[in-house]
Amino acid sequence: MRHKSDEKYRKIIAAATKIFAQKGFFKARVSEIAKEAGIADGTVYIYFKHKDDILISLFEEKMQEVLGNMKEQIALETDPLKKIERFALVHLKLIEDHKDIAEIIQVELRQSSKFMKNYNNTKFLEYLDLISKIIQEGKEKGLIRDDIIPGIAKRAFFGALDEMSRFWVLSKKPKYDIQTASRQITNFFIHGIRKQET
Amino acid sequence: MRHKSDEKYRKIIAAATKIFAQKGFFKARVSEIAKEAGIADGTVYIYFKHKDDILISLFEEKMQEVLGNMKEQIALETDPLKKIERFALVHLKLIEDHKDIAEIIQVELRQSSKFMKNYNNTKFLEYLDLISKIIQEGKEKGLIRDDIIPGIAKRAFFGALDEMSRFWVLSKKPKYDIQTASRQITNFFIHGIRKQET
DNA sequence: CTAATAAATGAACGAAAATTCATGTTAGAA
DNA sequence: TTCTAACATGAATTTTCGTTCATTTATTAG
Repeated sequence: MRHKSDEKYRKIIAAATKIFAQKGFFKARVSEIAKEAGIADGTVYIYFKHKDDILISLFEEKMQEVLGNMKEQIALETDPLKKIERFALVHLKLIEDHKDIAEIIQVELRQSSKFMKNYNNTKFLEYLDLISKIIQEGKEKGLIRDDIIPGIAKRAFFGALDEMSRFWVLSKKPKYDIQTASRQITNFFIHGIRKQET
Repeated sequence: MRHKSDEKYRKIIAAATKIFAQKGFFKARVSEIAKEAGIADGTVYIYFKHKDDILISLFEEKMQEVLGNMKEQIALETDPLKKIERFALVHLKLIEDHKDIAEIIQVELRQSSKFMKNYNNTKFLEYLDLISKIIQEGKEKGLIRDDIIPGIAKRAFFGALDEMSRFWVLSKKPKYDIQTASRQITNFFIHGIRKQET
């Protein structure tokens, strides 16, 4: 490429993130995204095949980032129970720092199955599997009860965090801070799955 | 009303439930709903002001039903911990028996804030509060730890159940049955919040 | 049976957006 | 400097529905 720099591509993704978060995919207008990105409507179609393509790319990019970040953070801990604790904290922190990403993940995660029949959300599944791997590890080390099913536990844990963030995304003045929420959720999740009770 | 029977209204709601669940609100066509209901396009507008109105009415009706049913079921138990257990079971059973309702709640719950600025989802909040009331009751009876915050716990618990049902709604061949999922989730939730550990 | 009213119809309308494309602009090669 | 391919533009085109409304059909009262 001579130009067709990454720059415009990035700008469009950034603009779309903002607009999608603000109005949701269907109510977002391509022209509005273009305007936000400071380019002409037609330019969008040089970088993306169609509107859907913007969302898919955006989602892919963000999840990549989130996933990579989470992996790094988890690797800092050795104790599986500590890893779980950190997962919660990092996840909720992400939500707090990037409400726009959170909103898109929240909504689009639920919709993707409907408007993109054959979009297999690999990245998200990988994210979820970080949790089940930790649980598996904990079981092997004898820290987590044998009867805990990782496939269910990962969903329960993620679901708890996700519902909490939905609440944040929707309310302007969050009632609870991350630390508190994160601690509570981790706390009863860990109490619920671990072997020895205090 | 002379005629303008409830019948057509019901038919439209039923049709919309099916179509919305299938394609999501935005991709659903009014003409398609009409066709599914076996009536003319225009007839829809005799019973509903506009497309949004169909969704809101539908949501309201379904939540009413779900809420009423849940209240009844919970009332059958006296022990707060048992109530929690039953909540999980009833909720997941509902999802299993009415996938279409589940799909609509799943998606629309997340979207409502975006496409209906001033639609206060009272019914849903009431549903959530059933959980926090149980937790409160448990705390008063000394069954649940004092440091548990009902406002967070209710979301964590609901989130866990909700994420589990999302999984069901999306996958054709559920890996786990309700009983198992319900038991697991309840189990580590209860372990996580109660006072005396076994 | 007839009129009067209500309900239902579906073709047609029009507004809203997604996408296209003829034209203009730019950046680098020669 | 000139040439040209890649890029960018945004007005025009096309498509896609939600919604309307003139007309037809059904219902009930007198």
